Amino acid sequence: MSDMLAGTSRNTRQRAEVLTLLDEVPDFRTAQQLHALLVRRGARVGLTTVYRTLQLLLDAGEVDVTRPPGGEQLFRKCSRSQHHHHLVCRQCGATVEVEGPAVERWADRVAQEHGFTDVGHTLEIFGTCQACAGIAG
Amino acid sequence: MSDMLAGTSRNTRQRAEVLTLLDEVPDFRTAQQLHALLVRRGARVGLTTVYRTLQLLLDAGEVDVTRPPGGEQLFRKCSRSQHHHHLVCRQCGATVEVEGPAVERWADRVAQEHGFTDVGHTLEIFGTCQACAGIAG
DNA sequence: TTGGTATTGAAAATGGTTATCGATTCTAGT
DNA sequence: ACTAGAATCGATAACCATTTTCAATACCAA
Repeated sequence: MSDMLAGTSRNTRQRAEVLTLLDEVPDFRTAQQLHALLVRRGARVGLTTVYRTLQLLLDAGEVDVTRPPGGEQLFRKCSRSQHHHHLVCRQCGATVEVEGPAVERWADRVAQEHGFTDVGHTLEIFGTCQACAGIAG
Repeated sequence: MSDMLAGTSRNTRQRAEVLTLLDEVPDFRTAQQLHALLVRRGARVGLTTVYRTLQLLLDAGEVDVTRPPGGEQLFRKCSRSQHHHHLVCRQCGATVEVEGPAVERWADRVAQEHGFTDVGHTLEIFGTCQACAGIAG
C-alpha cells in the first residue's frame, strides 16, 4: 500500500482491502455499497472502518466524493489527481472523468468580480448511461 | 397567496408566512434557520410544515436548493425562474445569481458525446463574501 | 353552515454518518 | 523475540437533518 497516508499511519489489512476494492470499482459507490462488496468477497472489514478510510483518502486527495441531488455521498478513486469533474449515471454510478478549463476560469472570474475570496466550486453532470437506458429505457 | 400551487391545494396561513419570509430573506438558508426566523417573529408554524412547504415550492420551481460540501440543504427564493446558478458565501449564505450559457452547452455536449440521456447538472460556486472576509479576515 | 378533504404539527421513526471505548494489532526500542 | 505504547479496529450507541405518522384542525366549495 506504500505511503497512502502521511505522518503516523499504519498499513493495515483493512485499509489495503478498501484500497484494492477502490482500484477495482470504476464507478461511484456509497460507503455502504463498498462495505457490502467487501463483506461479499469475504474481507472482514467493519462499516466504521470503511467510512474512516474513505475520509482519510479524501483528506489525502486520493478519492473524490460527489453527492447527487437527494442522494447520499458517492466515492470513487479517480485516475487523475488533478482537478476535474464527473459525468455520472444516476442508476448505476458509471462515471466519466471530464475536464472543463473554460468553466474553471469562468467560475473564478465570476467570484472575483463579486469580491468573493477562498473560492471553490462544485460541478457534476448527472444522467442515464447508455447501458441503463437500454435496460429500463 | 394566489395559486402558488396547482391542483388541490389550499391557501393556509402557514404557507403564506413561509412565502412572505422567503421574499424577505435574500440569502440561502436552511429549513431550520427559516423556521427559527418564523418563530422569532411570532409566526406559529411547525418545523414539519416548513419542510413540507419548501418541498412543495421546490416541486413548483419557486425556490432553489443547493447543498454545500459537508453541509445541509440551503433554500432560497430566486428572482428569476429560469435556469441559473449561484455564488454563495459559506459563512452567511449571501447569494449572487449567475448565468453561464457556455457552461450549459458544454455540459450537454459532454453528456451527449458519452451517450448519456436525461441529463442535468449541478454547478455552484462557494466562497467568502466581502463582508465576511472583513469580519473574520 | 356544513361536510369532506387537505393541512397541520408534536412526536416518533428513519437513515446516513460520526463518536465511544474496550479489544486488538502494528512498530519501535531493547 | 519481548514489551510497551500508540494507532487502529469495530460493535454499538449517539447524532441530527429530514420524513412519516396520525389525530386534531382549518380551508373551501356547495
